[in-house]
Amino acid sequence: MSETDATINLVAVVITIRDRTPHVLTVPGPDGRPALPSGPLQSGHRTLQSGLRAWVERQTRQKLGYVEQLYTFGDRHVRLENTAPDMAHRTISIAYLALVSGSDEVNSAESSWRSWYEFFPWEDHRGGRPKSCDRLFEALLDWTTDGSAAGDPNAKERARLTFGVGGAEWDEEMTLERYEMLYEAEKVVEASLDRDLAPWRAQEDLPGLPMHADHRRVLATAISRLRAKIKYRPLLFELMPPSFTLFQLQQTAEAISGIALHKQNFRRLVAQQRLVEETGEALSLTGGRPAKLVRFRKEVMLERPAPGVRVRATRRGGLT
Amino acid sequence: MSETDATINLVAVVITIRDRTPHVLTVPGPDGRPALPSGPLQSGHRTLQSGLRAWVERQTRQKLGYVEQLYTFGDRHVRLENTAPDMAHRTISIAYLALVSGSDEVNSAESSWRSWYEFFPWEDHRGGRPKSCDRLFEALLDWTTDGSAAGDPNAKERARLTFGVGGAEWDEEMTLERYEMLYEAEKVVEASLDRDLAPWRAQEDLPGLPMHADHRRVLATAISRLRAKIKYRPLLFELMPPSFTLFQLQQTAEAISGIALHKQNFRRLVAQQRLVEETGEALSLTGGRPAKLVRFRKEVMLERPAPGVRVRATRRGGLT
DNA sequence: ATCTCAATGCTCAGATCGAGCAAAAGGAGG
DNA sequence: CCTCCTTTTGCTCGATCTGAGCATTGAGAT
Repeated sequence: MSETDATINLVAVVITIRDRTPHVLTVPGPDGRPALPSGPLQSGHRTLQSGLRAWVERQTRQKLGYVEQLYTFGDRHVRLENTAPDMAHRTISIAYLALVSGSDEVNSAESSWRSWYEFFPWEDHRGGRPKSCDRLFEALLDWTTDGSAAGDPNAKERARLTFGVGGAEWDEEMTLERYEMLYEAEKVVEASLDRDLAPWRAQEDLPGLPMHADHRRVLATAISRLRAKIKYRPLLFELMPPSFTLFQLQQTAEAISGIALHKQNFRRLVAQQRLVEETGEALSLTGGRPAKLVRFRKEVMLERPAPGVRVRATRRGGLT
Repeated sequence: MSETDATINLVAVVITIRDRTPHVLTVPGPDGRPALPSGPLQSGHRTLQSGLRAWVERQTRQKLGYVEQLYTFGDRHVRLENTAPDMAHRTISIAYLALVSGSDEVNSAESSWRSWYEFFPWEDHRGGRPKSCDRLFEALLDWTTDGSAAGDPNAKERARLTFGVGGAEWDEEMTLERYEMLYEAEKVVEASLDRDLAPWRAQEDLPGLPMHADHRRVLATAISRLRAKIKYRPLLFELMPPSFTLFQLQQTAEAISGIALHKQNFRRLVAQQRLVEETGEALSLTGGRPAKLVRFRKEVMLERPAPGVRVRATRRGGLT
């Protein structure tokens, strides 16, 4: 029972928008599963953030723009049971969220951008609630009666609330809670892996690609944070090119939130918050009336304490 | 430039309510300034949280209830400039926020509860904007013209926004931003200490007690988080006894937020959110009509996705 | 019985929000 | 040049929420 030093592992969730879909930067993990860029803190790193930037650039050649700290994970999930506790070497992972807009460039063999909905198909409700979401919820209900949660009388209620079933509304911000509940119920591949130490069985018909170690949990943390934060901070603009149309902005908001938005209300929102200003140019790509190009009004940061896009899902699937 | 291990320091911001004022648990720091309970992660600690709980209990005999992670601080602020960078030993501090309700018990010579407004007098706006707030803002304005921020044309605007002066509204959640701006402007004692390595000069007529190392920044982080989070999570009840009156709940909300609330609207809020239920008893202490006792309705956690007390300041000082 | 004080109940106007109708402005096809 | 199609943009309406203040209730004190 003595003081021990630990290795600091810096982990990056780097997000960009491609094809109206959020993508996360991944590298090949040691076991074949995709991993997040990461590396240990080194003595040459001036700060935690600069260490993170160095690792991401080295592993993916991607330069980072906006960066914020997400969460620090202990090594609770690393199983070293046959090691004497005093001998166990500790690793602490500090996870960061980064946003980049000009991602279209490189995509080496080493690293690749992947839609975050590959890992969380049940989180994409833009075209209505996906089937995988209902299937997962059903599996979860079985677990609340037969599984390890059979003793908990509230388990069923909690599942309904987190998945927005039966009266409860879908809350897009609860990505992390949903993942953790699925993990507990062993409805994600990583859970059985961590328990059994068994080799990765890709089948299981469980939806969503697994990731290396606890990286899918880290990604879920990032999604939750991002979905919550765009509502009161102008983070969306970190993902946009210098000038864009309001509809492109809306599509970015929808991509991140995973829900469909009401077009007219969306523009009313950004208009009355004065988040953008017109560039004077217009863009006619879509075969309809040309859209005015706008850019982010940086001055809002000096005017409103909490500028953001307070998205709310449309009742109907956002068809109009 | 090689991988280096680091010492993990666990820091606790433990909050309770006493005398309608938030108090933070402190221990004497090495330099006489109050410090937050803290200690290094040890090999016997199963998780980060359990390590934290162990240290707080050992140093203050206070058992912790609700605990959540706040932020992880690098050692950027530790000055080791005459040390070769490769030799510098790193310390990473992981800060936690903890809430306790039954604090009235122990208060050894070692540790003591202190009002958090001793450290942040300018943050208490319950009785109107305090003079120290205006004084600080004036000092900040000087800095934006004469000081190191003279080059930044937005510095004045940012100061106005963060301190709620001139059109801008006071945003009680911006405690951390305010502290960081004051630190940058060297309007808090710690800033000059960190720069000059000079002994602590208690005078300076700068408002607010300094704390050990960067602990006042950590406390500011906790206040910001808490003030934001009570609006969408039922954290207030972690600070309340099992049964209480609505007015006591309001006073707790006011103590945390540092703003006065409109009484009737406050009860409408908690009523229509169904956050509490009546116990059947009543309490007549105040010389007026006896107040009904209520308790937290734990079931709300299973009904609403984000139950909380969305406080907003009254225009007038909350006199009625 | 009356007074005082705090708890509780209620109303009202303004702001915000979800939803949908309708006009405007280009391109494509005749 | 006119018409149709498509998407942008403007606007309205009702429901809900919010800030603020007035009024009533219920207990102890005078």
